[in-house]
Amino acid sequence: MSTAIRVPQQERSIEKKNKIIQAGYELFSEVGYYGTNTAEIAKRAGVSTGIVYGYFEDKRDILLCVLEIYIDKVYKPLAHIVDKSPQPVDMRRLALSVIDKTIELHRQNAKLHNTLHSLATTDEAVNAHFISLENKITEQMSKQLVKVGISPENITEKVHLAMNIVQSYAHETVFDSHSYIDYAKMKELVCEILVELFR
Amino acid sequence: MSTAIRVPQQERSIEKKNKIIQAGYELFSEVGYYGTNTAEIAKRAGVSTGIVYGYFEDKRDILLCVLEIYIDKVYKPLAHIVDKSPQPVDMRRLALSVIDKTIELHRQNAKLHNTLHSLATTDEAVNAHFISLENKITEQMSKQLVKVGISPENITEKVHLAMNIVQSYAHETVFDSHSYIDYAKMKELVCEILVELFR
Amino acid sequence: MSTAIRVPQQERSIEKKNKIIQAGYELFSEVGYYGTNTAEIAKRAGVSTGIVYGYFEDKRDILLCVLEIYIDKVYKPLAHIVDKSPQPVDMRRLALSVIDKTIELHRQNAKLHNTLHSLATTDEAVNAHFISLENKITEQMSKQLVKVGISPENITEKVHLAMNIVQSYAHETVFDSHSYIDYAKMKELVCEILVELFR
Amino acid sequence: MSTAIRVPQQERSIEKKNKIIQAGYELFSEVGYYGTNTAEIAKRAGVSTGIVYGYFEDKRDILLCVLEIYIDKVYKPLAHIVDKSPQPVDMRRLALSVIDKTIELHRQNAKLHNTLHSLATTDEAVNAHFISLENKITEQMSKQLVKVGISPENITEKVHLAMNIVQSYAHETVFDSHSYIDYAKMKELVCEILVELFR
DNA sequence: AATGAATGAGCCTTCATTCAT
DNA sequence: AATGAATGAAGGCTCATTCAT
Repeated sequence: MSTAIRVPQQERSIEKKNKIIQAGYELFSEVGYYGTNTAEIAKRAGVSTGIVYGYFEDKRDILLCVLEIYIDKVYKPLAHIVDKSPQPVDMRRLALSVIDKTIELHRQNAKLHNTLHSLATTDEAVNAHFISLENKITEQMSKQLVKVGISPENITEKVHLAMNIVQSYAHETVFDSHSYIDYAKMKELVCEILVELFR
Repeated sequence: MSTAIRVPQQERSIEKKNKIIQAGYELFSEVGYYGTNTAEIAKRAGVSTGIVYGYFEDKRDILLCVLEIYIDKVYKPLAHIVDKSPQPVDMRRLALSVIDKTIELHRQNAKLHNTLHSLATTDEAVNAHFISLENKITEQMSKQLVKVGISPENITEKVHLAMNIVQSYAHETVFDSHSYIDYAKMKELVCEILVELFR
Repeated sequence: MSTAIRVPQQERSIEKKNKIIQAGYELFSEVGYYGTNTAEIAKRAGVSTGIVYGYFEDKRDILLCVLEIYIDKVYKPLAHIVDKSPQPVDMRRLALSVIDKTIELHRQNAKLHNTLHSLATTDEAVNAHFISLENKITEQMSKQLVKVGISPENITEKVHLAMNIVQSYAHETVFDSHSYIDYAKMKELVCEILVELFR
Repeated sequence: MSTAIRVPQQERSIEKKNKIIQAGYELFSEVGYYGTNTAEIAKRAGVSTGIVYGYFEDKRDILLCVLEIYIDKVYKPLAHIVDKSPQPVDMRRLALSVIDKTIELHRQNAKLHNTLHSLATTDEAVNAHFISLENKITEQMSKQLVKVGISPENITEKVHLAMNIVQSYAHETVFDSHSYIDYAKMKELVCEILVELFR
C-alpha cells in the first residue's frame, strides 16, 4: 500500500533528509505544526514536494525526527555543562550555568517546545518518543552528578525535578513576562532551591 | 458587514452559550484545538452549526472562552485552599493539599492545558488572555499567604515559582510517567522545596 | 407550504413594508444584491429579521419591489421634464434638461442600476418586471412628445433609442471616467444627435 | 504563507489554465458570478477543485481572466472590421457591419457582459481592468478611422459614444425585446446617427 | 403581527498525500 | 531518485429562511 520509505544510505540522500528535518525544525518553531504545510517545508529544504514522502511516511514523521534533534539541541548542552563540572562540584555555579543555558536554549526553541508538548498530548507516539529520549538524558545527568560528588539518593528524581523547575523558570522568563515579577530575584530563588535540593 | 455577536441576556441563551463552551472544552481536551471542528462542537452542544457563530466570532473565540473557564476551573480551587488555610499556616500541610489538588485538576485538564499553552505561543491574544488571568490569581494567592503569616518579601516571585514547580510536578505525574521515577519521593521533594521557599 | 404574504392594508403595515423596501434600496445601491443580507435590510428598516418574510416572499421579492421604485425614481422625473416642455418644444433645451437630469439620477443610482440589470440577465422574472415597467414610461414619453409637436413617425423607437443613448452617456460620465474623454464635448455630441433624431 | 500561483509555461499547464478560464467563462455567462461555484468550474474544466487554486488566486481572479478574454472576444472583431474598412470609408456600410457584428457578439456574451459590468460597480479592480482595456480599443479604433479619412476632431469622443450607442442597441435587440419596438427601424435610426456623427 | 434565535445547506479555500513523467 | 502538478476530502464560516414564543 504505502511506498517503502527509503533509508538513505548515500551521502547526498542523507544530506537531503537532514535538510528537510532542518526546514521542519525551523518552520515548526516559527509558526507551529499546524501553521506549517509540507509544501513549505519542501520549499525551504530546497526539494520537491513529492520527495518528502520518499524520506518520511507523513508530516508527523517529520515531526518525530524534529523532536529527536530538538532533544539533542536542548539537552545536550546541558549535559555538557554538567559533564564538564569539576569535582567537587560548586553547585551554585553549576545551577547558574544550567539556568542561563536553559534560558538561552528556550529563547531559541520555546515555540517548538510548546508545539511538541502539545502534540505529545494528542499523539501517543510523539509522547513515547519524547519520554524515551528524555529518559536518556536524565539518566546521563544523574550519573554525572553522582560522579562529581552528589549523593546518589533519589538522584533521578532530583534531576528530573530540577530540570522541570529550571525549565518552568526559563519559560516564565522568555515567554510570560509578567510585569510584576522580578525575574532576577526569581532566578536567585531557583538557584537556592537547586543548591538545597542537591545538598 | 460582519454579523453582530449576540450577547445573550436571557437564561436560555446563556445556557446555550455555555453548552457550546462546554462542548468546546471537552473536545479541545480530547483531541486538541486542531483536531476539533466547529460542526463537532455544535453537535456535541446540541445546536446547529450556524448558531455557534451567533454566540462566537469564530472558532478561536470559543477557545478564548474555554480558556477563561479553564483558568477558573484550575486556579480557583487552589486559591480556595490557600484562602481557607488557618493562621498560622502549616506550610507542609498546605503544600501537600495544593499538590494533591493540582494533580487532580491536572488529571482532568492536562490535555487542554497543553493545547492552550501551545496556542499561546502562536496567538498573541490567547497569550495575553492567559497571562492576565494568571496574574490575578497570583496576586490573590500572594495576598492571602501574607495574611496568614508568610513573609511578604518577594512573595509574588515565590508564589509564581511555587505554582510553576507544583504544576511541573503534576504534569510529570499525570503525563510523562517515566518508569524509573519514584513519584511519591518526588512529591516529598517538592513539598520540602515549598516549605523551604516560604520559610 | 409558504405562509401567505400579508398584503398590508393598515397604515402601520404599509409604512413598515415601505421601510423595508427603502432599506433594500439603499443597501442594494451601496453594496449590491449579493453584498446585502436580509438581516442587514431588517436592521436598517428597524424591523426584525423574521417579519421581512411576513411582507415579502423572499429576498428576491424585495428586489422586485426595489426595482419598481427604482423605475419610478429614475424615469418619472424624466417624464416630468418631457411633460412640462412647452409647445412647440425646444428640442435642444429639452435634450439638455433630460441629459442633466439623467446624470444626476445616475449619480445616485448607478450601482443599483447595474445590480438590477445584471440580475435581469439571470432572473427571468426580474427581467420581465424591468421590461414591462420600462414599456410604460416609453409609451408615456412618446405620447407627450407627439403632443408637443414631434412627428409620430417611429416615435417609440426614437424615444427608446434616445433614452438608451442618454443613459449610456450618463453612465460614462458618472462611472467610467476615461481620462482621455472630453465629457463636455461628448455631451454636446449627444445633444446634437437627439436634436437630429427628433427633427 | 499563501501558496504561490503557478505561472504555467508548459503547454499542458497553459491548456489546463485555459480550460478553467473557459469553464468560468461559460458558467459566469450562464448563471452569473454568484450563481457559479468553484467546484462547478473545476468540474466543467475537467480538473479537481484544488488545482483551480494552483492556477488562480481565488474565484475573483478567474473572473479577471475571464474579463480579459471577454474583452478580446467582443472588441477585437470590431476593431478588425474597422481596420479592414477601405479608404475612403463608406460609413453607412461600416456602421451596418459594426452593428451586425455587435449584435452577434452580444447574443453570445450579453449575460456575461452584464455580470461583468455589475461586478465592476462593486469591485474596483474589476472596474480598473475593464476601463483600461476599453481604453486601448477606443484608441485603436480612433486611429484607424482617422487613417481612413474621418476627421480627427473629437474622434475619441465620437468613437466612444458610437460604441455605446451600438451596444445599447445591441442589448435592446438581444435582450429586452420590447414587443412594440420595430428593431429593424431602430437599426436604421442607429445607422443614420452614426453616419451623421462621423460626417 | 412581531421577534430574533435557530437551522443547515452550501461555499470558498487549504493541504496532506499521490501520481504521471 | 526526483519533480511538481493534481487530487479531493475536510474545514471554517455565511446567510436565506423558518419557528418557537
